[in-house]
Amino acid sequence: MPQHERDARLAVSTVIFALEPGVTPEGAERVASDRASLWIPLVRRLRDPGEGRWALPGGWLGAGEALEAAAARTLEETTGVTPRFLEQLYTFGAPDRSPGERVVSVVYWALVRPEETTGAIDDPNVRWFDPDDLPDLAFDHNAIVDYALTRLRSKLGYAQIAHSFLGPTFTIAELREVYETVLRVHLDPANFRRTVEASGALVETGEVRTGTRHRPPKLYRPAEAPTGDGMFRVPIAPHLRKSPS
Amino acid sequence: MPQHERDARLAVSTVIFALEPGVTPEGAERVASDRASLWIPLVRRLRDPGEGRWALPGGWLGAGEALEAAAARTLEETTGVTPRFLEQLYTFGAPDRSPGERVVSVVYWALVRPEETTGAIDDPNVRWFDPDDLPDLAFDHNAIVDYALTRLRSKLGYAQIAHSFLGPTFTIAELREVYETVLRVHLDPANFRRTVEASGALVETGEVRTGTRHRPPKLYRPAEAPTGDGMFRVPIAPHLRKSPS
DNA sequence: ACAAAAGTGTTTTCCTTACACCCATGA
DNA sequence: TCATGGGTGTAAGGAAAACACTTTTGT
Repeated sequence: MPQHERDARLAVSTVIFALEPGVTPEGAERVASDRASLWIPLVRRLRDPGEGRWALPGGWLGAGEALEAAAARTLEETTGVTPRFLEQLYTFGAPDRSPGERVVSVVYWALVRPEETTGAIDDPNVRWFDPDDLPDLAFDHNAIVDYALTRLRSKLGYAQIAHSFLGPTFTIAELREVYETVLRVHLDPANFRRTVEASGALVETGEVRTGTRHRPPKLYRPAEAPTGDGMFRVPIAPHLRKSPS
Repeated sequence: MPQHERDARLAVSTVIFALEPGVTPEGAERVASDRASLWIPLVRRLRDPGEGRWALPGGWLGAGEALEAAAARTLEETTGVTPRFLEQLYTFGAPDRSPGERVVSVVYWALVRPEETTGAIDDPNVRWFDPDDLPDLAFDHNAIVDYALTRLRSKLGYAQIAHSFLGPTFTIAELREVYETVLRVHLDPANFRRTVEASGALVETGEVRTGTRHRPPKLYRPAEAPTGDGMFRVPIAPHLRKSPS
């Protein structure tokens, strides 16, 4: 039986996903495009292991602090982001994942909408990256982002989380754009509308969005999730059962 | 910003699921039935917090020990069980979940077949329970088992894990019994066969099981999982998309 | 021969998909 | 009035469910 004097130190990190609607965030690595795209903010490490490398925002677990609270706190401190969706992703604890001291990281993932990211955006030590095209990150953070991305794309198919990328009300076309951007697929607008309407995930607000140069689309808001909190499979958009190309 | 001198101690626990084919295990709480049923082994706490209560098998994380290795080790030490399926479930870290010292538990879940449980079965401090009918367990372990049970029932629907309850080769009826027992549903044998055959999850061995008092059924073995390791949704048994009654 | 479960065939029903078409607004 | 995306209608294709039926063994 192995000894267990001083097991490991507990850290909390978060993978933040944001959707920029056709604009490239400030300080980004890629050139701008007119299509919406997924971005994640990373922070530059200023200290000891992996100094100068980009890493997930995070920090040490405070004494008496809940795990999710620690994720929310370190998130706010390092990036200024306040997520509307924050969920535990996985706990990474390979013995050699951090040089020197042993660190076990409870990793969370978050979905935010662009308005929530107005905080430390112009901090030179915070930069937004395309999650499908990352540099070499500190520790095992490349693998963590890959895993989070897989989970995001998978969970989008059976849980009502897409609206976390959007404001309190949104059009069905905006919701569809979330799916199309994250999953990198094209969805039939007519069928998407019917599927999502039939799912009961949306409620009509009775208002419409004006200012477009075409017919004003209806505005919806997410329905309160009655049964379970994302643990049962409730197909939302069957379209994406096709493997992401 | 909260302080973080001595954050928390790291423990690893495991929820073990076993399927008893129509027999009640030794030292069980319920009376025997002729139907197969789900069982989980719990250990009696001999020390300080929650002494005398039943709890999940587990222990402290060893220095330099991988998380999954710690789960496998503590499992073997406390119950003698060697699982063929072992996967991280969730990390529980509410500040008050353990009286006295703060403990963060990385919880794993395991699927075993009955033959693998021959170990410490007759230890009076190890007892098998019906996961749907548990006594008051130590710490937050009731909630943990509930969560694991939900995950088991959910994951059975989209990942090839059911065969972990069975031996290296098995009949389609045996596989169906796994689904029926865990999900508490009845499945049409004809349709189940076709669905599972079409999924590519099974490979014919060419042999049959003899000794039954009817037509000898073909034996199958699980196909090697080529794409992904359970992270993408691959519908195996559409039947169970119905909510478990 | 009979019981019992394995395994196959076939019809019905429902959901997904594809795509034609109409609607409402700004320019 | 035209371009554009919002929104509706509908028929074709395919998969799941229900269930009748045939096969193969042990007793």
